[in-house]
Amino acid sequence: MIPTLQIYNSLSGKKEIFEPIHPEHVGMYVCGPTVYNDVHLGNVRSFISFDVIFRFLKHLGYKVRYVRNITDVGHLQDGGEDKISKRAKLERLEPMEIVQKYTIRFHDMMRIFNLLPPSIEPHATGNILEQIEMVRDILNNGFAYESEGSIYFDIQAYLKKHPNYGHLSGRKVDELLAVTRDDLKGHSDKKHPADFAIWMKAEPEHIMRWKTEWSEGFPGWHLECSVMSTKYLGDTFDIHGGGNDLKFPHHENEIAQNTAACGVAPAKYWVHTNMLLMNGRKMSKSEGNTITPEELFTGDSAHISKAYSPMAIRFFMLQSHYRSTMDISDDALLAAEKGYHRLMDAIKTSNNLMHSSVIKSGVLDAHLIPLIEAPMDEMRDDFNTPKALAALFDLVTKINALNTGQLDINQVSSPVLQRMKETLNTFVLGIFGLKDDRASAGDTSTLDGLIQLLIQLRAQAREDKNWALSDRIRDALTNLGIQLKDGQDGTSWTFV
RNA sequence: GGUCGGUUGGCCGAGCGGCUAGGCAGCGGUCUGCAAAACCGCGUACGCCGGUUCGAAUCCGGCACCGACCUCCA
Repeated sequence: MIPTLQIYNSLSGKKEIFEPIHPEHVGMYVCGPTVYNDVHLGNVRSFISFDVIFRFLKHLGYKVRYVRNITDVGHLQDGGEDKISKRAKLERLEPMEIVQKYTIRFHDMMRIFNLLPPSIEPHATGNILEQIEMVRDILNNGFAYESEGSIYFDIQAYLKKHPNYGHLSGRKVDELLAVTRDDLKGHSDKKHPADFAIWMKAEPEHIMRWKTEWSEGFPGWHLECSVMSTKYLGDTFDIHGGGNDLKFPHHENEIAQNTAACGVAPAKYWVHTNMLLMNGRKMSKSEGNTITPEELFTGDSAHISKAYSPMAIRFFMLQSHYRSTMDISDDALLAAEKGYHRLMDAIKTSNNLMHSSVIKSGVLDAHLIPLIEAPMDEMRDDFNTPKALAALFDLVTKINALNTGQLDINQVSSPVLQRMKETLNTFVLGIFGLKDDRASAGDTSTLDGLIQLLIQLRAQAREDKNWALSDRIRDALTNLGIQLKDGQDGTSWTFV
């Protein structure tokens, strides 16, 4: 029996009990990157949020098919130019070289932040035939028209049958028209300003083009997600995700396209992540208020005082809820980094906690069991990572107290001790996808041997009250980023 | 301009009618050769003005500021 889960559905504007279309299976589609440039840090936050959702759904016992696309054609910008074509000209490369370059860099970044790969990662250019089919379906059903070789979605025709267009983004078409009215100039071949292209006739110089009965051209951006989601997940599937800036027009138009083509809306639950700010303001290249993942890793930016590891950044992001805006700053990262280290140290500590013999019951059990169950309950409430994290830190305090003997480990039963360890490991490593990245350089076992030797030499010096030597060893190690911790039963060490 | 969301202590960030969020920083203590770590304890909050309520950070109204979307964006 899979535990219940509540998900905030953008479609209804409230939390709903999650009921998958096919019991024990979940189909999830998330809009992936347009590979014309490096991933934006805000993009990373969004993908991390969905990575945690993916991991948690699997942890609950669902069989999850997670589809995240690569947009490698059709994403237009102001003036109707294809982003990838434009970048190709700029870098003097073929469009597909641009696609390859930035797809690889995107994958590298996902790996660095320890994201699981999606189950399927389709490319828009790999699904052109299906997109052409969907254009035909929409045309045949009377919700699109041809104009000068391009095919436009006919909002007015659609509205007559489906007056709920705009529901997801809370928009009324009348309002849309008021704004888009003066935007007519660039697209005089449209019947109506709110109409959008599902097939674009290619300009002669446009290299990415496919032959159809209407023109040589390429598919519209909204169309590819409509096609790839339903091709791999079925006409209706469970969860559709993306950044909340995609609600309109992208997701709204996806719903319209799928409904126009096959009569049903694609997704049951729509999940939208919120934006990442920096120093309280939106990240903006033009205002110099921006930072890239690479700059965070190297510390090479005026906005930060030092380098931060990918896992410290991932931890930082999990401290806020995915539906809230999050403000990144040096102070906030500094604090997050320390909290992250404390958490990782506690995992190591917990794994070393042992009973000398099996203990059947303990007086601390009743106090500890609610702490063990809390992270699960918080995650089941719309993936509340900050509250789950807070619950895990309650557990960390207990683990540390047991370790130093301030709480008596013999007052905890063996099964409860085991559950404490499992909870910490499962949530931090398995669901939050964190790992200890401090020991990444070199062979840890050799290093540990060396440090143990120094610890022994220092212990001898301390016994001889040779404080000068013992402090020299400790300070030298500190300078190398290795911290010694003198406890009651000997000295241990961690990376700082 | 229109639509929607936000404003929580030194910083980040949960909570969203009565119940300690958490992390980091600060203060006091225990431990220690000293320090660090760890543990225990402490403090400083809910943008402003009204209203509803026995009770409001949480609900309602107004104002101010910030942000998102409306155009490419996660």
